[in-house]
Amino acid sequence: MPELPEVETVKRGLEPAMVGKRISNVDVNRAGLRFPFPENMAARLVGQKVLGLSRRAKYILVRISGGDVLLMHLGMSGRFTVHEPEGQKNVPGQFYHDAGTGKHDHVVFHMEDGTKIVYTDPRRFGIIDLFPEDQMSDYKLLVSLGVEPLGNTLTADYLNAAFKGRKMPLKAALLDQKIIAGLGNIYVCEALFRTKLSPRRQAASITGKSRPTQRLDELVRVIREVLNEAIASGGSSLRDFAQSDGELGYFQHSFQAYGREGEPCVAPGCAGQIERIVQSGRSTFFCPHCQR
DNA sequence: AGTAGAACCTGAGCGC
DNA sequence: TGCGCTCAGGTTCTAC
Repeated sequence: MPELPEVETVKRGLEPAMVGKRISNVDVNRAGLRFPFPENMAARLVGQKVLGLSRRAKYILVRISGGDVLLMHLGMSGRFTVHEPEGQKNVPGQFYHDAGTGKHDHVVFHMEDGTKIVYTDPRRFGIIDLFPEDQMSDYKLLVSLGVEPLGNTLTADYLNAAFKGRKMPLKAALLDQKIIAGLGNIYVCEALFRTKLSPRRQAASITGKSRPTQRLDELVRVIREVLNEAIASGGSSLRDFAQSDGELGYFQHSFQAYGREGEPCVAPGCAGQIERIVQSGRSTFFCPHCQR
């Protein structure tokens, strides 16, 4: 999927198109995505006003009048595009009247001002759900998520406790959404590369007895740094990701390890080469020479 | 307890 | 032009 920086970018792109406006219609073009859509989804949304958008891990949460929350997850290939009526800013190369009619355009939100917000998702691993706001703390998809990597709850002390005694590879521990919620494959690879930590070492190996090790301090700092840099450049844009207005992000040009199998390591003074290995079914890109 | 693998899907890219 | 194979940003479930 789009990872956290992409989701944050999408959220920011959707905000001006949705907040403060009423939903005038919703086209639901199939029965569901990863899960079936909730009963009467369109009926529960039509006529409601969008109060605000937020993000939790890789979920976009839309608070609407009437007390419901619309939850959206982009899966691996989900994308939102915003299409304004003729004469206004629009998606390049696409006519307004065609927006939302594509093969993989599964849900279209029509706002009262004529703006269409189209959810497109070829692989259909995405999620769109609706639940009462007062059930937020029990909601199944959010309840077991770990800390936000950009929030102040991600600290070296927290990771020290979470990783203590864990024999799983560091890569797998960082991808575990129950520990840190929102880190994905790309940014884990990049953070480990920048900290020169091997993705294969045991998670527990960078913990300290009572206080976090210096390497763990550094890792926490770098996780934030990588994510913030990616958000600042509008997220990454691989095959399936576009910003909500169709613009592309630029951070993919900054990957130092991800997708660079066989290329020389860019770490100063390192003569190594980036390798690709598979860990728990996912590709890991790293430099075995300098990442220890 | 931890981990590997499969499952959910489609499309892009490559070698032949 | 096309076939068959591998790969892809995520998450959850089952099986060892």
